[in-house]
Amino acid sequence: MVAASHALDLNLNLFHITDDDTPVVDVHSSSDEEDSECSFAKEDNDHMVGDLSRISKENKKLKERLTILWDNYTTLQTQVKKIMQDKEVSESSPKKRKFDETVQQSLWKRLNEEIPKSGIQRVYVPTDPSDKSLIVKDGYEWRKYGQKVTRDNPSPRAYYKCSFAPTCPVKKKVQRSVDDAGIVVVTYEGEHNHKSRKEEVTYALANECDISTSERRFDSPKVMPICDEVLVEQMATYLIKDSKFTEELAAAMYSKTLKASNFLFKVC
DNA sequence: CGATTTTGACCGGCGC
DNA sequence: GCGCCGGTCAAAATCG
Repeated sequence: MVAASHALDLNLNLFHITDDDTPVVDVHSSSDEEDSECSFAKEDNDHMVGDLSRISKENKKLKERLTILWDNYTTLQTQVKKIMQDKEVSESSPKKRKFDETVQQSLWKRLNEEIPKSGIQRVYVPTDPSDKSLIVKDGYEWRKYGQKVTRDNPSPRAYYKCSFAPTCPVKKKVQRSVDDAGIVVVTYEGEHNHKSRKEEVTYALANECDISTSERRFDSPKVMPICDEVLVEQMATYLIKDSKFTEELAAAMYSKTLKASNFLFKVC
């Protein structure tokens, strides 16, 4: 989540912004002769300060929304774990099991599904239905070793091995959902005995940068479970697809960059 | 030229 | 034993 919150951080550090979100801009004091010439620049600077302040507030709001989203996710995950435990207990009662399966079916369709003991994890990833490539980015490197059309599904199933194989025993199967062409079902088998590239990058960044503990949402940045990585990818995909979000993001970045370049030009 | 993907052949489990 | 089916292999093709 550290990476995600950083990705949304619109603060490009073009100016130093204080804790109370008041931008500190080093404006040179001007003489009387320069007043008429610089009145326009000064007015422009005032505008810029206002805009920066507004952008900082928007940035803060986005961070808050992301935090709320993450909290909701963790709560939901806890509830799902509890449901799984209840389900295991209820397996002694066939009637109750039938009921639970019906109730949970829709929930499990859209959530990561882990089959205990077997080390098999199923992940549903929303993708563009027109995109025929069965490529799912999950932070690991995969080597495709086969593709098959199965009986129950007209779309082909792709077979991948972790590139660390034979050191790493993990395999994955990728196939478009038979119910929803916009969903790709990824089935992981086994556990990685190494870090993903993302984990390595996060680990390296955590060692290099002095990230404050208040900003760090995890106890340790070294370990991010695969389902969390996929969730972050999904959240990013969801936000990118939100035209309002991307428009606002682009506008904010454009405005900020333009103002900064104007300011630097005038100062120089 | 090495790494990766494609694709038909092959293998083993399972049901009849 | 036979056929079906999912999974894997490996040679050829493709890519960077």
